[in-house]
Amino acid sequence: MSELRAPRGTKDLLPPESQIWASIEGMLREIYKIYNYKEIRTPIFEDTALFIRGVGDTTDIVEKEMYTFNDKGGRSITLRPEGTASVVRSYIEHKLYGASQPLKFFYIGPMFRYERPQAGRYRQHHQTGIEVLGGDSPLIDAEVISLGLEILKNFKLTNWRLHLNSVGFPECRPAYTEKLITYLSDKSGLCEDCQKRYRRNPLRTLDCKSATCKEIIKDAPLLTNSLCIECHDHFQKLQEYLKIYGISYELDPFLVRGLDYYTRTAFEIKTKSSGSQNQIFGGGRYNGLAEQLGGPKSPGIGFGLGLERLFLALQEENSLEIPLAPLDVFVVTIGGDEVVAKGWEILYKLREANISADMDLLLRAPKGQMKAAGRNQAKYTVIIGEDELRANKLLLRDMDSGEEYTLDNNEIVKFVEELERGQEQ
RNA sequence: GUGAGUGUGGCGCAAUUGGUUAGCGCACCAGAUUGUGAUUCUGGGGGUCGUGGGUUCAAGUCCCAUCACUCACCCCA
Repeated sequence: MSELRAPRGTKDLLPPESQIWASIEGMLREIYKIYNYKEIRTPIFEDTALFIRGVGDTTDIVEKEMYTFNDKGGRSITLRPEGTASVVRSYIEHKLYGASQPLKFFYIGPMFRYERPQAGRYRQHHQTGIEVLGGDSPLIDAEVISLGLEILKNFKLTNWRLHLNSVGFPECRPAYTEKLITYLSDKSGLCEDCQKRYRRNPLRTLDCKSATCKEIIKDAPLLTNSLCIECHDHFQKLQEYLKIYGISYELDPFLVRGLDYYTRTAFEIKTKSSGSQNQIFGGGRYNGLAEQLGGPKSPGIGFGLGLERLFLALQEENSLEIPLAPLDVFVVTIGGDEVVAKGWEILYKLREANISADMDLLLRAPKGQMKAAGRNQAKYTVIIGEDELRANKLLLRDMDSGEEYTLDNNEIVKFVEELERGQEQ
């Protein structure tokens, strides 16, 4: 084995798997079109400062998971660990807040995090996501969530749960944080991590997985009870809108997301699949982010959906349809240079007529060419030998039935087209 | 960053308590079928057993290190 391999935590995408990915992306684009979301493509790397300021410097992503390096100009560059910060940066940079609001974007692309790989977790993974900027209406929150669920529905994924919470605003959250700190201050037995969180980012103690912390947190005051009237109202309306779409959800007062920019709505979708990385997508509202990045105050909300995890969940539910990529025609030549040249010419004509076609480029013996036709799942082979060449004829073989037809040279394109049409009906 | 497991031809596996030319299936190539595939039969190519060191008369098999993969913790998509 060569010592040169794909870097740890990355993966080559080979056929036929790559075809499945292409079809997944195609389906996503269709859904986005129906919901009137437009694609945004931002750079895969950004100034490191963007993520430190955007994602938050006490988050795990920034503290230990970023791919950061200096470029030759001495700039600190980071491969994007998530999608939102870049989109908001772009929104500010191009002064899109001046356009008709809200703006509805989607993206599909790779993200990078330096972590130990495991099932459903890679150093380069792929996300699709949406961001809606320039609006604070709970109707937007409802659309974002319903669009996410629409994706799962389209892929016929059924085994999941929506967790929903509101984490309030920088205006009403401090009051709650106070209460939480007071509550926790006389509790002992918090895990090591939570001791730190307690000081730096108390909310994060809420979703700690350690059993003892869970036990302590269970009776903690609830954030949802401390929301200001506006946040409370926003949260209620969102739930009403979700109900109209028949979306069922689970209120999860301990759901706080690991990124600092969230305000009000926060949500996660967890699949019930076996692996431990079962959070397939998550997101929330980030009304303070644009301002934090130096732009005007502009509300926004979005989600990120992990494509590798979607893929895993689909595999577990067995609802992955492998798109067949059969070839219409494979050209087989039996003879010398002249026959090969003729086959080469026929191949061109077929392709010009948008018929998918190939031939054996290794100039193998006829038997080898037929084998190659079989491997390529060719529906038909066009066989040309010395006899056909002399008579200006071709032999068309149906690879399923074994039937063969003798055709005039110039009949072939029309004949294949008719056969194709016949099959579709 | 922490812990556990695994590492043999392209893929999936095997090799008795360390014992002599490391096997099998699939795949690949060729022939049977000198103008034709997916079946069948026959034959063939391909492995310094992840890498480096050590123990031993002898190591795929034991020990150490290292790398990679897998799974889990942490966290996230």
